[in-house]
Amino acid sequence: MHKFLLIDDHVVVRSGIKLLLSSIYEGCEIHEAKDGETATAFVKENHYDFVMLDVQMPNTDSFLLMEYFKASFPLLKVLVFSMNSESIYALRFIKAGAMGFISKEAPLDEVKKAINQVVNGKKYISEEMLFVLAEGTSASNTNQNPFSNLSAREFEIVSMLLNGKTISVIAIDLNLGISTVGTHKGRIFNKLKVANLLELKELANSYNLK
Amino acid sequence: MHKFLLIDDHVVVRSGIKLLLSSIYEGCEIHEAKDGETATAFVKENHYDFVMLDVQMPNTDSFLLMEYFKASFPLLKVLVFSMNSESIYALRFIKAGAMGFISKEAPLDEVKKAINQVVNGKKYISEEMLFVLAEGTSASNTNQNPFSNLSAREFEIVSMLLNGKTISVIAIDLNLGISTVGTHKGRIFNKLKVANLLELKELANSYNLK
DNA sequence: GCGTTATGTAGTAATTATTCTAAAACTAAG
DNA sequence: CTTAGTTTTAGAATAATTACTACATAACGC
Repeated sequence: MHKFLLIDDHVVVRSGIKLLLSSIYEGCEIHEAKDGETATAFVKENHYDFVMLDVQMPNTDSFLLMEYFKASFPLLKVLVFSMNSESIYALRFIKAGAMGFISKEAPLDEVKKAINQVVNGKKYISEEMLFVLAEGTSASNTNQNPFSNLSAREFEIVSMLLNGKTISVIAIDLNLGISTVGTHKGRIFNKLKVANLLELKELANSYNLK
Repeated sequence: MHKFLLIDDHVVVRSGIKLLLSSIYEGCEIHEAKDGETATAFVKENHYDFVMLDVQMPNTDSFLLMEYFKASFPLLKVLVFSMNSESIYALRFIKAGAMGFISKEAPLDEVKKAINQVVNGKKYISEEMLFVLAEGTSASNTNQNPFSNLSAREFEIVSMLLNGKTISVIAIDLNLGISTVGTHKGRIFNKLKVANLLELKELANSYNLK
């Protein structure tokens, strides 16, 4: 009989997944954890077919939890479940050893597919995800951290942008023309595939960049 | 027989609530809408015991939807459902005519209680909510949260800014002049004493605001 | 080495954002 | 019902940013 663990702080989300799992695996046993602490306690005491892990939980660093799972229970299969389809996170989790990454916005079929794959020991990566991965790993660029593809100047400017400086201020600070800084900024946004400052900030945060 | 409408973009959340509703009201009819457009179409064609509305949805301004409901279907009962327990939203939705406001983090009992109340035509407001309300109306504004000093419009615009929308996009979305939105933005920054978007985002994060 | 691609630099034009001012519209108090 | 304050709305002027182009170097692959 199958045995699963759901880690999510929202009751309704857990109920929803529970319903879904029950419909696929009749009579399966499902445990629920509302935070990392509860989750680790469960994992120590049980053997699960797989664990479904929500990215965003208060009082819990889900990435740390992921790393802990991999370190302590290398065979444990983890399917990561995210509120925001943001693929920024996905890459990190996959690299940290997750078996799959799926967005809560994904259609039901896709969620089912992901669950099936993971239960059968296969990795699951969505179409979009594959696309992003392909772009990221293509050619010489095997770089984990997108920020390391930036040139020195670009990196310098990124830090200043993250500190809230505007391009005109940066231009003065660095003794450059405004349009020069603008060009750099544009190229940075292209390289990092972000559309605005907030996305840049988020990306930076997810890589622990100040 | 009872008839409900769920408005939420996440399949699993809808499934969860559906499960919950079915368990309370056996044989009830439940419709699902993944965005505001679908929702309005449903509401025009059906009479619901109540509508469950998620606060955060892409491509949908749930507050606007709430106001539309109140304007076009004043008798429609709406229970607002939020990912973040932040009560800032709650107040606004209640004022806009929602029958209740509940967090997705709330224990199952509470969710059930809220649903029951609303189905029976009573308002539902949680304990914490009451507390906040009391503070908000008491004497001189002893308000803890700087965001609650914002006007309705300002708040609306803050949310959009936090979602990475630019002034001109917001202007189009809300059918306003660019300078109007600019004025609002300036006043928001003044009220919240922030100098740029990143600071705004940080402040918002520190108050657990989306 | 030689072609190709990445980097650092800007000018100019077009687009966007901000500020200042101020008029309606609305709200609450008296 | 009037008045004072607040909120919502923009026009016009100004300022800042972005997009496009361009060119000189530097680095890289073969």
